[in-house]
Amino acid sequence: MKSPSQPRDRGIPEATVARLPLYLRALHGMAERGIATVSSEDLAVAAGVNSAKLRKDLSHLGSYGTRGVGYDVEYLVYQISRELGLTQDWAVAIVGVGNLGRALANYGGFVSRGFRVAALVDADPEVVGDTIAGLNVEHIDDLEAVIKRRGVSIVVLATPAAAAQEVCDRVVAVGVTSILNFAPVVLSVPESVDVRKVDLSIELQILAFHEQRKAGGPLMAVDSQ
Amino acid sequence: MKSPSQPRDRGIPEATVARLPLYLRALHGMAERGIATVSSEDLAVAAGVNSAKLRKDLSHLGSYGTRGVGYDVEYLVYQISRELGLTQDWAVAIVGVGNLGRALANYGGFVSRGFRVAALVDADPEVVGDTIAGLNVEHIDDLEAVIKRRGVSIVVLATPAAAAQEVCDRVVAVGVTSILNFAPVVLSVPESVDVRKVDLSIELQILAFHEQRKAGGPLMAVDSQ
DNA sequence: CCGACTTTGTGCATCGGTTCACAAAGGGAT
DNA sequence: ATCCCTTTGTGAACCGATGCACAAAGTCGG
Ligand SMILES: NC(=O)c1ccc[n+]([C@@H]2O[C@H](COP(=O)([O-])OP(=O)(O)OC[C@H]3O[C@@H](n4cnc5c(N)ncnc54)[C@H](O)[C@@H]3O)[C@@H](O)[C@H]2O)c1
Ligand SMILES: NC(=O)c1ccc[n+]([C@@H]2O[C@H](COP(=O)([O-])OP(=O)(O)OC[C@H]3O[C@@H](n4cnc5c(N)ncnc54)[C@H](O)[C@@H]3O)[C@@H](O)[C@H]2O)c1
Repeated sequence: MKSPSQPRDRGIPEATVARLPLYLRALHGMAERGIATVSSEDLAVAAGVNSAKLRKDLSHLGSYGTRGVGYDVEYLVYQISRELGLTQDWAVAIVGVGNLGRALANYGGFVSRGFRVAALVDADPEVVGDTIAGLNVEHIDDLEAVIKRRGVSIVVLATPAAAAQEVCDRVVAVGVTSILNFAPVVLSVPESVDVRKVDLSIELQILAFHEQRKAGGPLMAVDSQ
Repeated sequence: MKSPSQPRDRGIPEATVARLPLYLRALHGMAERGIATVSSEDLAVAAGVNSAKLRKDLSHLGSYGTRGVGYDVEYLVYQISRELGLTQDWAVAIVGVGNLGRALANYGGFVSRGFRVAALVDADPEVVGDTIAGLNVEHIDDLEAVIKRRGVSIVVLATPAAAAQEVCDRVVAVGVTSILNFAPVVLSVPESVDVRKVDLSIELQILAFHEQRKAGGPLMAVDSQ
């Protein structure tokens, strides 16, 4: 038995990283349905991408397929999970337990992929001390202590926009380097910190742009002027 | 007075469209603070992008700046808003009024940008009939009627994954061509329909990938092998 | 009215990502 | 053991996006 190909390149393209979770989701579904082996073509359809792209993406992790056959589902799940760092558990803290923070805290979909909501933090005395999704809401004054105590490495920011930068600065100061930001502000962080943002309002605006094009289309009269 | 430059090109790059809302947000902040004029450099910093990129983006809309001075804040707000189709009101329906749907319904940030939550729809008899954020939750059986009656043109999907494709098919069948999907599934739609997806789990997985790299870093021992 | 200064708008080189298309690899049938 | 069929892995062309760097345009002080 020859040695299986090593993870070939430590530099995986960002676009590929963003798609790996998609493949993983599709593969999990297949594993559940008892599918043992899958071709790049079938997996690509399930994940909603082009099959050449899928193969190139996977080739960045190593050579895990068998020509003429396809990919072993279980094995590929493992390889992608390992690459994404999902073989370990990640402790996540949610700061800002309002409408959105609550929804996130109650969401079961995170746990299933190796993420554990380990702490909820808020500034409002009305909210602090409440139990949400089995967790005690802690006070923002204890932010640093909570993060250290619970081993939090990823922080989700769901505070109002005005508070986001300050909270961000504080978590960065205690060593957090991964932040998921829901507040509609541009966070300023050191280069070493990763911030991903989710802005629903922006998504809607992009949809509106295209919707307008479709409606107004090739030759709609202008409204004014 | 010479005629102002026309919107130069009807084909605006997708990457540019995705950034226009960012500029708009920054500009609104400036307008509120009474700033009348802004340079590409300052606006770029506020929006978190490179100033050359900003100028190129804006140049796709037309030539709205003044050399040596910058851009008129109010005027630029108007031009970007018009380009994005925010001068009109968009009626949005939220289907699936659970944890997430409720958070979205209660969120004030949409209305402020020309989006109006015009309908809430759910399948659960416990939820149907409730009033959330001043809106009556309607039954999924009436989905088509509600969409037509309220003039909904954008649908937000916040149902469980299993129900998303079916709801999607139904709204597409009544003519909706813009969908914002929160369910972790790849929706299958005709080419003419725009689907944007928000998947928090994917965002966390991307963060985890980078976090692992930082931690494991240049030379961490492998766990197995 | 002029000249120095500021800032835009864009040509161009570059880069990362996508897609095509095919040689090489492997499995299974005979 | 050989051949045929399927499917991977990837070289290379292509495409859109980025960012540099600067000429053109316009302002403002004198
Ligand atoms: N709810 C949505 O659907 C939605 C959609 C898009 C964006 N957002 C953004 O997400 C963020 C949260 O939205 P929301 O609707 O949950 O708002 P919310 O007002 O319901 O909740 C905000 C919570 O943050 C807490 N908070 C305020 N200052 C804090 C601080 N300094 N430290 C810790 N906690 C603090 C408040 O006590 C409150 O519980 C906002 O920035 C909002 O713009 C929300
Ligand atoms: N809550 C989160 O933070 C979060 C995060 C990421 C993704 N998501 C995704 O968003 C979706 C909603 O999440 P949630 O936490 O609000 O779930 P939820 O179970 O709280 O809410 C789902 C709602 O959809 C309704 N529903 C079910 N079938 C329906 C149908 N056929 N038509 C109309 N309504 C129907 C249910 O009655 C329920 O009210 C899920 O797909 C979930 O995976 C949620």
